[in-house]
Amino acid sequence: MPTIRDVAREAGVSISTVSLVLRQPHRVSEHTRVRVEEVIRTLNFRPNGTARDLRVRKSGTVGVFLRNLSGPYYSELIGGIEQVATSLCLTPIVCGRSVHEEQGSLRLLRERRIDGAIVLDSGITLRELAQYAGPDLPVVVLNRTLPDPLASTYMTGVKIDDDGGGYQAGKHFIDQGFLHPAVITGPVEAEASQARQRGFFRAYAEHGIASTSVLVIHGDFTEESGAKAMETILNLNLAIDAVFSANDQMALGVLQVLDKHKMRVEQIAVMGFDDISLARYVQPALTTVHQPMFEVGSTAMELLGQAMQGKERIPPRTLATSVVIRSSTPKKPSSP
Amino acid sequence: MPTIRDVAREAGVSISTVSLVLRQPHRVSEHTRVRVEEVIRTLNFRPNGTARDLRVRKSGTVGVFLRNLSGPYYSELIGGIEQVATSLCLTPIVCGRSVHEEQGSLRLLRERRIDGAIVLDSGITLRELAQYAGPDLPVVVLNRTLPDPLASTYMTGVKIDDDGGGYQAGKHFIDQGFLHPAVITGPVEAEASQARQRGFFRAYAEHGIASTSVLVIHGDFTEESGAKAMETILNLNLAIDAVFSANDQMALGVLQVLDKHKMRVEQIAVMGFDDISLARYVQPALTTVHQPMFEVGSTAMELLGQAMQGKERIPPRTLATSVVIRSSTPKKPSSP
DNA sequence: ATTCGAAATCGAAACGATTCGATTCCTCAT
DNA sequence: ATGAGGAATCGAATCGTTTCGATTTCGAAT
Repeated sequence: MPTIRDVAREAGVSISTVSLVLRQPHRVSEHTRVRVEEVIRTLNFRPNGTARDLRVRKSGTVGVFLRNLSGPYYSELIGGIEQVATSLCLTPIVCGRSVHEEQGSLRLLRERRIDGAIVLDSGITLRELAQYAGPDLPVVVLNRTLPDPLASTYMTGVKIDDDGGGYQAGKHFIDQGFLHPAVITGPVEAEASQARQRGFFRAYAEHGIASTSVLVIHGDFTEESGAKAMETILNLNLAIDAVFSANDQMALGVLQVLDKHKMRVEQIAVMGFDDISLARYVQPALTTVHQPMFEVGSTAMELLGQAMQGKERIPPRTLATSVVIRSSTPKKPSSP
Repeated sequence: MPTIRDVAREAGVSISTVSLVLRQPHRVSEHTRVRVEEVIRTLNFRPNGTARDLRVRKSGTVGVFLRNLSGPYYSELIGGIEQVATSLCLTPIVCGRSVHEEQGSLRLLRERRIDGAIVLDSGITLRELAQYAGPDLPVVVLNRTLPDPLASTYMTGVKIDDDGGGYQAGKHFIDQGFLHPAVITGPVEAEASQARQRGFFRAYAEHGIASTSVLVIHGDFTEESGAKAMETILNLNLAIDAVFSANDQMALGVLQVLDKHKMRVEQIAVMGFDDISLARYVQPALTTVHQPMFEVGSTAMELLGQAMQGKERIPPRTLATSVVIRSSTPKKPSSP
């Protein structure tokens, strides 16, 4: 593979001239420029990006770290990131999380092969991120609450308003006339689902219904766990008229169990959270709380861009959710 | 940000010793090793990956180039790639395609910031790829037919057997008793859908039914185009009993139109191609030809790994598909 | 003590670009 | 012809590692 040196020799000019042709063509005379360009073409020379990165101390690349690439709404998120990144002349690269911590993709972050990072992976501790973040490598954390001391100079966050979303869900239930809900929440350690649940209860509290009278079951965000939770609920034989699930996948499990027991959403309504693409397609279509993932992505990239320009202590952002009403929460005939 | 030089000075050893501590700890005495490690920790020194890449002439990174990250089956593909990559101590990074050709993610490929590439994007010409591929940067192309001269020394491919899949689809239709099919195919320039259609017709030809008697309509792979094609077909008022769509998304459009016209798959059966995750969820669940995307990914990564070890002229692979029978192709009551 | 060999450490040369400041080359006005 | 001044080109330092070969150190064997 030819180097800039080969080009220089072949064209009978110095290395610096070749570099100038590449980066600041106006600074070199027409004559030598075409000559050098010709040699570049015949040798099929392409500058070595790594060498350039080393010299100029940046790569024009930002890393997007996801827990796994298979998440249902990542494509939207990435779309938002890409749109802004393009306008900033930055190339986003997406990394999943490989098992080996040492040899994993975090290497790119640790060894500063990238100029910035957007992290959506609850498996990476904020402490670790804070260690990697710096003036030349700011980090934006997604969907997590940054404790104030850790909202460090070079780190900020974007998240959706989980509590508000839960509140909207509760409101919607109440509007539709469901006064005896049950809740399927996520694992205890998942702060997002806790917040969703909290907001949900707040809506009911405002309506004079205490959270103590509402059944809560923990799932683990999977479809199966949602189904299992629903079976449990049905077995208890309580007089409930609706189920709020802390995410859509569990809600899908709920719908399946309902179907299996020949029950309809007119008896027990179902609502999810996230608005994954499937939600629109299942039968009955799932009412859910929409997460504006595209906007999360674009906002994150905007903040990252600012940080890369040198801005420090950027305050975290919280984005509003909205309820998407479909057919799984039909209005209850008003009681007489 | 401290460099290896700072560490050396602080620890009172030479640069080379620090490097040894990092890369070949056994080569340095216990005493200085702990000393150096201590300094590394207190300074929070992390070696600069870019410098290392430049020196050792590789990055331990392979690029995965996708048309857009939102494709329905990419997560499986990437899963397969990641699994093998991990076992090879390689980090896959996923790149979408940004609009600016020059400043886009292909930069990583062109400027050799990666050690290998897997490309699934029909928008990149084979000619261009062939230009970038080389002994230090082999390329595996997905889902494309490599013309023999271009199946270059450093380039190979993995694809699924589109023709075979089409044939399986045709076979299945015939088995179920559908002797009057219509076909919705992709754009003329999409070789994959052409092959699918060809295989489909081959099955019917073997059964004595000529392709000339079968209606073919072109779509553009989108749901809407599938719906539109189906409307057209219905308007023609032909005596058809099944529709084969060259991909699942168009088939979903077909199902919607069927539903809209209060028609059932018992009247006109529907079959897709790809087995996107939605296929299982729609009502009625879509019979389709399954693409083993995980296997495509793992195979691609295996071939890439071999190429990176120096193996040349690796023959392309073709992977078999299989029919997933769901409810959109119910068996026809046998005619008397 | 001396010597030998292995172990530990070090110096310096890469890797392939960019860029600053210096030098050379022109052109034109005097 | 000469000098000034700008344009074009060049040399050399630098980015932060790795690694080869050379040198030093050290303990054990003589």
